[in-house]
Amino acid sequence: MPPLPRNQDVADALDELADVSEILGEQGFRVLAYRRAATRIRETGASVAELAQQGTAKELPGIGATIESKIVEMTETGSMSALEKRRAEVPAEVRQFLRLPGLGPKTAARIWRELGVTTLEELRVAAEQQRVRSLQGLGAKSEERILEALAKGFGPEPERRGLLGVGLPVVRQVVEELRAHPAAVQVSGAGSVRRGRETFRDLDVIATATDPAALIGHFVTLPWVLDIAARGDTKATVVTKQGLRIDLRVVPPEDFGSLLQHFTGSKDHNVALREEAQRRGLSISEYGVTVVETGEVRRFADEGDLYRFLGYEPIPPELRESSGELQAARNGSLPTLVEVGDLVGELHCHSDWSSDGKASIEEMARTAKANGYRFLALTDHSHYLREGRMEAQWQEIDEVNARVKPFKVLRGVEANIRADGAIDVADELLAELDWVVASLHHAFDKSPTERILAAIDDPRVDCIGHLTGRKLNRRAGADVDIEEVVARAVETKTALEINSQPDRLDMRDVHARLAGEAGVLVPVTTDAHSTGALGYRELGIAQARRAWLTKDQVLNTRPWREIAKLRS
DNA sequence: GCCGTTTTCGGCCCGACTGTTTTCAGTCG
Repeated sequence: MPPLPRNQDVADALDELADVSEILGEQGFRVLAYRRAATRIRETGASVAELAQQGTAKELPGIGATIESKIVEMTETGSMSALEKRRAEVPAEVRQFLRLPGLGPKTAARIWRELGVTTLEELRVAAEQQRVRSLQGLGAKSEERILEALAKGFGPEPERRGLLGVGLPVVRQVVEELRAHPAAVQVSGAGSVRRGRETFRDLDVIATATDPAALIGHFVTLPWVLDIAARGDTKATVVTKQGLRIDLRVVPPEDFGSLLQHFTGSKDHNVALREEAQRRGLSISEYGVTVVETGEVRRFADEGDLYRFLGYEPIPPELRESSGELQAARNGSLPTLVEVGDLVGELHCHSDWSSDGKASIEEMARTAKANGYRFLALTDHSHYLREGRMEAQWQEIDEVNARVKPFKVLRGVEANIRADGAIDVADELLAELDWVVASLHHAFDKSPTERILAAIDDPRVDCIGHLTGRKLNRRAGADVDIEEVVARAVETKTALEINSQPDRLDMRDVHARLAGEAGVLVPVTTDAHSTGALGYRELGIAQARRAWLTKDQVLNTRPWREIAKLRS
């Protein structure tokens, strides 16, 4: 039996099946169903292959008996015959045509079938020889666009997305600048950044104004604007000197709620919302809700009013991913999500005792205290604390504690999980520590699940740090069996953190949700190596909210004496 | 292919933009 396919593998197969089916001109709604199933699978924390084998994958919305059987087939044989069959019909590179901007499945199919073009190189030659324009509906502009895209080259790399930690401050700054303008009435960030998603493609800002043209004029002349990509009466797009795209939409005050809802997304959330409304004879767009029968249009200045009108509790942006939030909002069973202000302590951070640390223990402690925290577990890397240095650090911690009372610095460590699963700190030292984080730092491909389970089983380990070791845009995480790890963590009362580093945010949202539902207490930590990095907690909190976590499910919302009691 | 407080059959979000066209299909978000 082949190894169990990961959710990513299953989703990729379904997406490819959708692509080739579409090029072959199969029924659009079936293609849509494949894509929806792929998205659902990517956003599922549990192993869909396992669910399919148990016959319960079809309980996931968008997955029925047919797709479940395809997943079972892939689990048992390593491939899907429906996909293999179509792969044999569509030349491999024709699928790549879809990645060219403005080129969809219909056009790709015609280029292949009517021109006999089967590779990107042949497509380039055909466009140069002006043969593409011989197709009905395509002209010189189309050829130009194709050549331009091909010349730019698009490698196998998926597009890089910006990090939330980069986008969030930019959106805040833009919103602040626009609010300060006399023409502005209401201004808000929208889009995936408002949903707290870990990465973004572009940044969205919406506004109402007494003089929209004046506000847009101000927007496009902000000092960090490099280029104006589009500029009209109600919207503009600029590119910043950092290379970020920012969209601004300006609407009348009475439509602010509808527009904010529309541009916050997600797309899937909006589609699901509109489908439910449609069944009740309502049509939703960014301009309001139309009662289809009468043609009457309801407009909403307030986003919450829009949700309430449709029969839902207002849904926090972080939950708008079409993963159960509509049903919960209808039943009135939305969770009360954890907030930044609920955090009272730090459980993973570093000082200059680690060579990559920038601040002293006292500086870290004083900054945490100024942020409203009451304790901080100092968890410097174990390999900088060898040969008596750990004992020396404890002495400094004692001295700092005397000066920062009643704030408390705790003796901690971030231990390394060795390739054999052992923790690289001596037993007699571990016994003296208040808080032990264990993390993978190398050999990510060497039995990561087994090593993490070994660390969890070690009674002196309190928390697993950055579970998969992923670095956004740089490396995928280790292939960790999340469900097994979560189950063992529940058994042993071991914590699994959400690491707030902008390029980690590890555990990811759906895994943290799985952990929370299973009963794991999840600390939101910063892994700060400087005083400023303690501010990353807002990123981790966004991730925790996306994982549906409440204050009770986040460990470091509790005072240290309670946490100390829980570790045993 | 999925799904159901109108439906187990007959639907499937909505609007803007683009390039190509004289009314629209395809693509995108």
